[in-house]
Amino acid sequence: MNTDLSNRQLEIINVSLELIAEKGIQGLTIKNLAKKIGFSESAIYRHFDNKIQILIGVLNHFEGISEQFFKQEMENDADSITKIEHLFLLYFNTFSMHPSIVAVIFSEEIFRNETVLLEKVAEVMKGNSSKIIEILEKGQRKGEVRFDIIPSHLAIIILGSLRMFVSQWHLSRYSYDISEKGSDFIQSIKTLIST
Amino acid sequence: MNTDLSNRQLEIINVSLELIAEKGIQGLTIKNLAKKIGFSESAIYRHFDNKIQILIGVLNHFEGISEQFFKQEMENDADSITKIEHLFLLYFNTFSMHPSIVAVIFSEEIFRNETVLLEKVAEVMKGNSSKIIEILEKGQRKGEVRFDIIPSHLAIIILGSLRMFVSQWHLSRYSYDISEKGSDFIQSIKTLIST
DNA sequence: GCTTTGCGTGTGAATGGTCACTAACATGCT
DNA sequence: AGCATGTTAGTGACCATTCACACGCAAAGC
Repeated sequence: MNTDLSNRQLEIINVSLELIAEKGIQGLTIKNLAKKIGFSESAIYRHFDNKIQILIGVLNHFEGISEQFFKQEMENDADSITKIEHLFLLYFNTFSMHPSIVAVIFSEEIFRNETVLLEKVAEVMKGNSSKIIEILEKGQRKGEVRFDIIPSHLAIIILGSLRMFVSQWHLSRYSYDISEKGSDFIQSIKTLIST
Repeated sequence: MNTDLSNRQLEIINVSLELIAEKGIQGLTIKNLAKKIGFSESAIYRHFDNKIQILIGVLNHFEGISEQFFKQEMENDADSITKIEHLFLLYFNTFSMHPSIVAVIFSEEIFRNETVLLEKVAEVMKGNSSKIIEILEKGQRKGEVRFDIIPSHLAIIILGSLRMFVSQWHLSRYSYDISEKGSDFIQSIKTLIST
């Protein structure tokens, strides 16, 4: 796909992330971008064909974080339950440090008429989902994860719970520390999926 | 709150729902609204102060559906697990018949800088959540719902799973019948929360 | 009973704002 | 000489909202 980004491209993506964190997806405009970089607006177009390509860059960035996590996590020999716990911890940390990611990954509605972006989001979600399923299947084989619910359903439940937890945090206007309150919640999830 | 809407106001809200269903929240513009009703744009402003009031109307509409459901469901004497099942069924039906609702209720990100709307969404979510908690608590007392996870966590898990399930359906571009595929999923949720 | 007044509801045209994007031109490095 | 990268000044599209004006109906005044 689109590998090797130039420094300028990376800068644009980083500033995009900052902008989204500050003002939400709607705040990501070429004008704001240019202002924040200290650029003219037209200069952006020397580095990206259009705004959609920038958003794809942002999504690739998030995809990268996920992939790196799963790669690292699949290799170690922690049990499945612990891996899922790590996943929650990673997301809580990532989200509280880069709230922009929440905005991008959870806003299918905004991308509604941008097929390319919708597909990219779907792809990222599917990637995450299949990795989780893999972890769960292995966990079932080792007798750590309950057998009576198929992994694909468990994955929906896990991802959905995670997202809802973050959503509530968002709706509360970030009024509490998500990592702290999250650790209780993780215990419940563990109880739920364990044998 | 804002009770008694005029016929015209109701018409505007209904057409808004249709528009959102067709083109997403972004498709809900005064221009489209006026065109679809057969109105001039300025006529809209005879019935609503501004666009935000229309969206609040839409959210109230959804709130009404939920309230009505819970009212009816709390009164009958089905067990808690069945009530939760009914909730899923209701949502699957509502969503497949009025996809607009999904768009509105799940798009906190779009309302990001509209405090009033964010609060309204938060309110609706909180209402649903507390009703579910109520059902679960009763279920625990009657020994139908597992005791080892607190109801507030179970509610997050239930609402989150529901939402994620719908999200995936959305991302798949409504490529399957959500009610049909949903009934399997409901079984898993029941297994998960039962004693 | 007729006129007048005013209100509810509609209209077309315009306003000022934002948006993504482009064209023509400039500069400096290789 | 040519390419990468920047600039200024637009373009046209769309947006929510407002303004001055028009029509018809219903109550109030005579």
